[in-house]
Amino acid sequence: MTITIKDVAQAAGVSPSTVSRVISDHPRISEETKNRVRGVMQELGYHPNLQARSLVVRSTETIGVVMPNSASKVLEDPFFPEVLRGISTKAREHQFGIYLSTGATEKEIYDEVVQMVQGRRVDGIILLYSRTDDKIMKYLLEKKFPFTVVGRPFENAERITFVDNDNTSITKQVTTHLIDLGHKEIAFLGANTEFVFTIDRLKGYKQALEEAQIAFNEDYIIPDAFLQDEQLAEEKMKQLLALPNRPTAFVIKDDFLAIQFISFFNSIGIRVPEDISMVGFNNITLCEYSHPPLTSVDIHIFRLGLEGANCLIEMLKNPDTLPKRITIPGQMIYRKSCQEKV
Amino acid sequence: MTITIKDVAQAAGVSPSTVSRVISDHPRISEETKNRVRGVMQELGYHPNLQARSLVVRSTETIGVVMPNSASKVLEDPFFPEVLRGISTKAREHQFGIYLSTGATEKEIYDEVVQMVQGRRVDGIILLYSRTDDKIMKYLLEKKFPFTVVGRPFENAERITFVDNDNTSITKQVTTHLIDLGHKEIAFLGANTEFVFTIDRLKGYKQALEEAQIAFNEDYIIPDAFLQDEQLAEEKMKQLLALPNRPTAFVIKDDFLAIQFISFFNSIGIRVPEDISMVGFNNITLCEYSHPPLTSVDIHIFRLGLEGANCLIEMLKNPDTLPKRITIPGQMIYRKSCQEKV
DNA sequence: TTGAAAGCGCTAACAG
DNA sequence: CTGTTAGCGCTTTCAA
Repeated sequence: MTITIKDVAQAAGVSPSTVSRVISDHPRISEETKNRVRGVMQELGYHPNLQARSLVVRSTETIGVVMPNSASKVLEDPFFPEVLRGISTKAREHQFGIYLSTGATEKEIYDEVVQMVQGRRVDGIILLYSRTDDKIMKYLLEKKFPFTVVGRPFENAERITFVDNDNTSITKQVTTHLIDLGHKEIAFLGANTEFVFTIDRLKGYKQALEEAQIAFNEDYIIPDAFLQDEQLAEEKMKQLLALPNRPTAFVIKDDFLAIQFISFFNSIGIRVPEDISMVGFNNITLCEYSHPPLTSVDIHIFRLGLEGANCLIEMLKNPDTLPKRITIPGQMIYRKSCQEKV
Repeated sequence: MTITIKDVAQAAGVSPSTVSRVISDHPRISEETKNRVRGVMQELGYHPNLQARSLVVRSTETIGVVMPNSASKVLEDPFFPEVLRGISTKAREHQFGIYLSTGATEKEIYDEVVQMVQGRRVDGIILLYSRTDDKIMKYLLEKKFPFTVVGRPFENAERITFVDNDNTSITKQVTTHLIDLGHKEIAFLGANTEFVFTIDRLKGYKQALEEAQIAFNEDYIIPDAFLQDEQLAEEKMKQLLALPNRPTAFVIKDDFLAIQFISFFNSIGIRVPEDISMVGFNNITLCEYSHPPLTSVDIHIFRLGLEGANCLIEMLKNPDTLPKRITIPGQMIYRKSCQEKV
């Protein structure tokens, strides 16, 4: 039925091994045989069975991409497609395929990763997130399976190759910018002790306050959990605004959320930036089109993915590659959502 | 090094085939042996090599997902992550993995699909788009390789299983809504004769005009090509607004674009909906937060993906499944971006 | 420069 | 209920 290397061999009057050598363009096969065999392959419509090949050469030429949670609304944030675009670009360049995790819960994802690894579905893995207590990372480390992470590993960073933004310093910069504009009551929306990037950002936020000798106020820190649901978020926001020293500036986890709040503020008669200054993260296209256009941090998501894939492929091609950290600089993009405190 | 079925067999004092049977929970193996073998597997940390398994059973339990163009900005539109979320959900339910295309050009994608198919990387394919002259679809059809498409195939629809919105009728409804509000000069932004969904929508648009006995005006149809670039888009828009009978209502390819235009209009002093009514497609979360909130069509992207995967898996499990069409109804979500023509 | 043979890790008749 | 045997389609020594 399906045509194999044997059929080609027979039709070309050579042995299967010769055909195999032609496929890999082995130097010690005469041009003549090569041409003949290639002709036959063409004629018969032969295409190698990569499965079988993988089994013997022990490599699949595919990389596994693990998302935090494929089933959640999280994916509405363009972070994911954009980072995937970066990964794709680099993978394609090296003829690697992409195998995607589908798990919804941490347990599911873990099981999937084990399948990818032990089932030899992939040669290496890219983790698209980093949490504080990550079993998957530990498993991969223990198995000595090649992987890179987009984000900063909470533990064992010296043994892991990862690509990350300078989340702490960029958030410090953002916060300082707000402080320089005269703001002292600065809220931080979307704190989450589970994900490392948030921890880093919160640290930068605190550093900026400290340097400016502004007291840290726990009330100004709004956990992510309160912001998932629209109702809850608006409720929480009202509480925040009802505070005696209500914040006049917001540092917000991502642009998506920021844009939602801008709209909410518009609807309840609070003006941005006159009453409240805001800055988001990710610099999505829509920042430019919000009302007012949103000041944001470009974290170069595409490059994050590109470099993540690049490092992994490097490791795959040369197993001796040492762990390293690549830092993609973030960049504030000034638009119209911040102004001096009046 | 890596532990195989043989090692387990030896350690458990049974034959490899018995171990294999235990893995697949074969009914004719005694509970006792099963338990013993399982114990050994646990102990040794055995995990089956799916690669080898695939080779003999001729199935990979993975589905290939083909995107129009992984490298383009297209992906900023949340369509892609959302449809993928639907696919993931169904795939996971049936323990299928996902293999993603990475190609940037049509040729690259074609080659990749051939690799997936002939290289036995996947059991079936989901096409996330449908274009008028699609070589990939033809190839798949010719190879009799299982696939489904999200969208309506331009040709051979009777031989293909696909899941689609009722793009024609929903766009007719949208347009009629605008007509009912008194609009006669209605523009259609984002026409593209390459993609079938746009063709269908344009058809619905025309039907509505015809029924209302409004003459079709070519000037009101703006091809997608003009809208990719921001500069170009705004240029084109100005031309459109400079027309003697300038349009008072817009039907817009997707919400993303619509939100951009709302912002543009705000910036040049055109009011939505007072001066211009707009309706978009996809009903992304941000519709609610645009200014004004955008009337849109919910095309149920998640379900599109879910059903696409469902049909494919069905075909995979039962090869005799006949081709069918599944229609996911679209739904207008009325917000504040349309009003009666004054 | 090429062929023969062994084997990657697993499954599936066919026996027993 | 379980073992033996023969492959799946390919690569890779080892010989020639």
